[in-house]
Amino acid sequence: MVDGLDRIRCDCSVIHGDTVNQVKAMMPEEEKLYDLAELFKVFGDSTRIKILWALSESEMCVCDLAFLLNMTQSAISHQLRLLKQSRLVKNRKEGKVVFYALDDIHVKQIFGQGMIHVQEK
Amino acid sequence: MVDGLDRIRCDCSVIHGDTVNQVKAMMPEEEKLYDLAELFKVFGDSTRIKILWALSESEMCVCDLAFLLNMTQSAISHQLRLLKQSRLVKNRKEGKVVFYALDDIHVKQIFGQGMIHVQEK
DNA sequence: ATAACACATGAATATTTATTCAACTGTTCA
DNA sequence: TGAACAGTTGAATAAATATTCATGTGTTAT
Repeated sequence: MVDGLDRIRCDCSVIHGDTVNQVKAMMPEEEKLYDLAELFKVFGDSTRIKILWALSESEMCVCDLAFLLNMTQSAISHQLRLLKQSRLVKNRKEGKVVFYALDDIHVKQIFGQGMIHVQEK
Repeated sequence: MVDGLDRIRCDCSVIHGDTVNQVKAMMPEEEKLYDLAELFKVFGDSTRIKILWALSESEMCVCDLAFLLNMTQSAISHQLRLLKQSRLVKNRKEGKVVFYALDDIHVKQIFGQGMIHVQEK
C-alpha cells in the first residue's frame, strides 16, 4: 500500500488528511498529466509561439517563416519537427516547397485563453 | 529600414512576398508573444501541472502538496514561487501554515483546452 | 527561552533544450 | 548532367531550469 519512497505526512497534512485523500483519489493518471505538460511545453517557447501565430494567419513555407522571424531555415525546421510531432502543424509538399499549416482547431483556442491571461496586466 | 542582421529572402519567399508581408504587418508585438510563451512555459512542467490540477480541486498547504505529489517541500515551494510570479496562484497565511489557491479563472480554461487536445488520441 | 514545525531561499548539480554549423536528400531547370 | 534551391538532420555548444541540500525565517507550544 505504502512504498518506501512515499513522503512522511507532516502534522499539517494529517489534519487536512480527508480532503487531501479525496483529491488524491480523484487525481488523473500520471501519464495524462505528463502529456498535458508536454503539450504546454511546446507552446512555451517564443520561436514556436511565433510560428504558431504566423500559421494561424496563413499557410506558409519554411523560408517564409525564416524570413518572418528572422531566423535560419535550420532553426525553423527543427522547431517545425517538434510542432509536427505534437500534431499541432501539418505539411504538404509542392515541388521543392513544403507548406506548413495548423493541424488542430484547439490551437487557436488554447492560444486565445493564454492571450486573455497575458493581457490582463 | 533593413538592418544587417535580417535574413536574405529566399526566392520562394519573394514569390509569396505579399502574403508574408501582410502577415508581418499584423504580427503582435514581440513582447506580447514572448509573455505568452512565458505563460505556457509555466504550464509546461509536470510538477507544476500537478500542483495546478490539485489546486483546481481544493485550496492546499505546501506540505499537503508535497504529500500528494510525493516530493520534498522545498521542491514544491520553489515551483509555487514560479506559479505565484505568474499570478496563477495566490496564498494566505494562517499561523504557520500557508494555503495556496488558484488565482485566475483562466487557469481552468487553459487547462481544459489542453486536455481536449491531449485526449484526442 | 527553546524546541518543533511550516515554509522559503540560495547555491550547486544534473538534465533538458534551442540554436548553430556542416553535411545530406530531393526537386527543378538550364 | 549538374547547378541552384528548399528543406532536413545529426552533432556540438551554450543557455535555461528542476531538484537537492543546507540553512534561514517566522510561528506555536511547552
